This record gives sequence, C-alpha cells and structure tokens, in this order.
Amino acid sequence: MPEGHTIHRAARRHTELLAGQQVHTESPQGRFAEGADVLDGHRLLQVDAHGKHLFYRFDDDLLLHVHLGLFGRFNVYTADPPEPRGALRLRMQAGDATVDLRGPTACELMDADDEARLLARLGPDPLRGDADPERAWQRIHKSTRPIGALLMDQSVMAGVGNVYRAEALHVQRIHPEREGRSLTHAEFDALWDTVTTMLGDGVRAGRIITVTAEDAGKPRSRLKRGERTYVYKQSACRSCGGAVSVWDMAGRRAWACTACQR
DNA sequence: AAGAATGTTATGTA
DNA sequence: CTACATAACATTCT
Repeated sequence: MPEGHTIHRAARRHTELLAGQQVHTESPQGRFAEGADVLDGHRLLQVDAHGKHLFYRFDDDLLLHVHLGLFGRFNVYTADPPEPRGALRLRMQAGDATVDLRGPTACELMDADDEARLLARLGPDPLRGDADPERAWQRIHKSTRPIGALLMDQSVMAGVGNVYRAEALHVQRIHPEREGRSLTHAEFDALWDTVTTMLGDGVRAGRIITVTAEDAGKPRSRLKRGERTYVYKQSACRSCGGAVSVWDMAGRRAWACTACQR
C-alpha cells in the first residue's frame, strides 16, 4: 500500500486527530507491549514524516518510529472503533479518535541517536520543504546503476516506491535501465519535479493517480482501478498505445513503454 | 485459494 | 569496496 504520499498523509491526519492530547496506547497482540506501556498516557506533540518513515514525538522525549513496509496499514476511526481483532499491532486513542496499525515492518521506540542514524541514510524527501534535490543529483549523476534502481533507493531519494518509479520515469520518457550518469541535469530536474508533483497529488487524493484528466478523458476522481496509471500494471502504454514491457529490477517489477521510453 | 503486492534489511556471492 | 541476488518478515486482496 504505502509509498511516501501515504506516510505524509498519515502524518497530517494523525497530527490533526491526536496531537496535543494525552494518547492512550495499547497493543492487543502484545507485540508492542513494552513500548505501549511506556507510551500510554503521554502527550503527543508532533507527527513527522520522512520518506516512508513516521515519527511520533511524545513528551518526555519518547519517540515512536513506524514503518509500514509493504503491507502495513492504518485504520482511522472518529467514533466507536471496532473491538480489536486479529493482528492489530497498535491502537492509539485520544478523544473520539482512534488510529489502528496493522502489519508494519517497524513499530518501535527510538532514542535521538537511533533517529539520527536512520535519517542519515535517507536521501532528500521531495515532500519535505527542507529537501535538497542536489543531494540526489550528486548520487545519480555519478552512478552506473540504472535510474530505476536509484529512484527506489531511499538513500538517494526518500519516498518513491515501485509505482511512482514506473510512472515518473514514463512521464519523463526515461527508460528505467538507463545509467544514472547518463541523465542530464535538466532531465534530473524534470524528474524531480514530476516526482514531487506526483507525490503531492497522492497526498491530496489519498491514492496514486498519475494519469491526467485530459489523457483519461474524464475527471481523475472517477478513474477506476486499472485506469489510474500509464504503464504500471498496464499491458499497453496509456499515452501512446505501445507495448509495455515488464521485467525484474532491484527485486521488484519494473514497467516501461517500449515505444516512448528510451 | 495460491499468489501477488505502493518495502526494507541482512546475508551470501561474484 | 560495489553490485546484485535471495530470503525473511509483515497482511490483504483477488
């Protein structure tokens, strides 16, 4: 489910619902019992997103780190949450609001050093105001690795996953197998802009829609599953009709139009 | 109902 | 040292 847009959206929503309040936490499965005990009743000050990582800052310097991984998911309830069921990893409650967490790769307490170490290995996040795209360019323009692998590398740029990789490269007509060092600075700038716009749209819409209303022939909000991307999970390119090829790259499926990307 | 999926990390191999 | 492959782990949807 989650690329960077999901994480930033969650940070915003959870701040709105829980920040400034005493938060009751529990982990019905006992998977996070230790941390939950420590966190319970603390005031949540702030929720920050960095790439695909979330940081919940509580008073007394308590810091909860969450990473959704491939399957992780939040469920938010603004009234009467359901009884905890199945593998519910963490529940946070304040007032009428409840945030449930399932299936995360990480849900753990951290100290400032852990956090610093983690942030040190993340590249600039296009969704953050403090992002410095030049840091990404420095890595990319020297690398012989394919741009498709570089885009997915969170230490190069933080927040892009498999869908945005396919879609951003497609919009810029760049083939995923091109070496990073073959990109011009102008191409990189355009790619960064595209990624930034796509992620921002994702935060707003709450889902990944990269096809424009013009290309779709109807409002983006009306697009069904399978109509929202140009090449990702498509058999024919939705901008030129050319064949889409699929292959394995950096352990994930890469998608590109054989006609308009090179 | 097996298999795929919007992810990361640790470890092994060349 | 770097690059790449593989396995492991999480859960839901088709």
